[in-house]
Amino acid sequence: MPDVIPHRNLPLLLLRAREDVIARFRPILHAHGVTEQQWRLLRVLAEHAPRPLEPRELADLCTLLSPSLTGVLARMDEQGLVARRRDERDQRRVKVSLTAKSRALVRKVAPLVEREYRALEADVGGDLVGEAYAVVDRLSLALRRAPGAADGGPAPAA
Amino acid sequence: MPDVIPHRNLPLLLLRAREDVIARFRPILHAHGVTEQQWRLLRVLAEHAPRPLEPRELADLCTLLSPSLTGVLARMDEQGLVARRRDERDQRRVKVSLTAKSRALVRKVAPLVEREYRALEADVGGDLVGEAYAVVDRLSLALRRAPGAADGGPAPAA
DNA sequence: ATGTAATCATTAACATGTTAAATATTACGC
DNA sequence: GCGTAATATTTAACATGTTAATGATTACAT
Repeated sequence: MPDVIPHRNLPLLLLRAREDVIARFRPILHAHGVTEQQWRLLRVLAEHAPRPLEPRELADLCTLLSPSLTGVLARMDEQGLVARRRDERDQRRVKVSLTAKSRALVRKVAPLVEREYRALEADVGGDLVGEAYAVVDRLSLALRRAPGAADGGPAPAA
Repeated sequence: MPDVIPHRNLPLLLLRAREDVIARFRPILHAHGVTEQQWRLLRVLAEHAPRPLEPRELADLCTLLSPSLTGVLARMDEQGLVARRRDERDQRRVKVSLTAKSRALVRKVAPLVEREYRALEADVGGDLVGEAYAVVDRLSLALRRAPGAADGGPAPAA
């Protein structure tokens, strides 16, 4: 039964584009023993350093659900890639920060990622990349303001 | 250490946009007991019916790795949502097709998805959605033709 | 001060993502 | 025809995604 659904599958197309992009960076991360999610965290932590971030903030900034984050941070903690300590004033909260080891890792990997990124731009054209930024920004913004949308987090309506 | 990475995180932005879009459809699928991946498969199978598809084709069309597909299909098979049978001529291959049950499910859910899709377009503007299609299409196409890219599948270079 | 609601992080249970290796079957060259 | 490479799928092991529920802590109204 063809034609049951007239429109194209937008989530799938976004997923595919993301997969095509990340595929170029995966070998770099893999070669240095970090997963894609771990690199997302390292990158965000580095951008905000020296201020430590809380799991809540990390989840928002990395589009990563809290339960996933718990596991990722635990594994990174074991590997000495992050330091976790509870907030003094509010014992519910946790402060996550980079370590000497992960700072060194970021300094080593970041240039390689940056180089690949420039290669990507050269291959597909900087204009297209710029348009991609603009479109996804507008799309996310519009959806988060839309009536049918949930509050703010990745948590679905119900 | 800010400014370690000059460019924005494109994979993350695509992931976020996808999450914002899928969030509007998740409640519909969830209410009918199907996961997002299951719906992707049902939709693709319905679009190609009555021709059965092989796992390989499904993986490509749904941007879903073979090992994941094996599990998803097994669970759907148990629920009577797909039928699997081995190809006569080539015993390596498998043919996957919809069942009466899943055809009925698609007929019930598709209109709801379609309705939500139109609501989404109304909220964010049809133009923006059209631009999103165009950009991700061009991006995926360019990346798959690029020198640094792998063959065709989601499998990374190495 | 106390009880209750709100907040943050985690745990639990299950589904999927990811890589490497195994399995079974077919295609091909000699 | 036989051995070997190629193909299609699955299994295995581990990491993450997803939803609901739990545990611990703080905020707030009374």
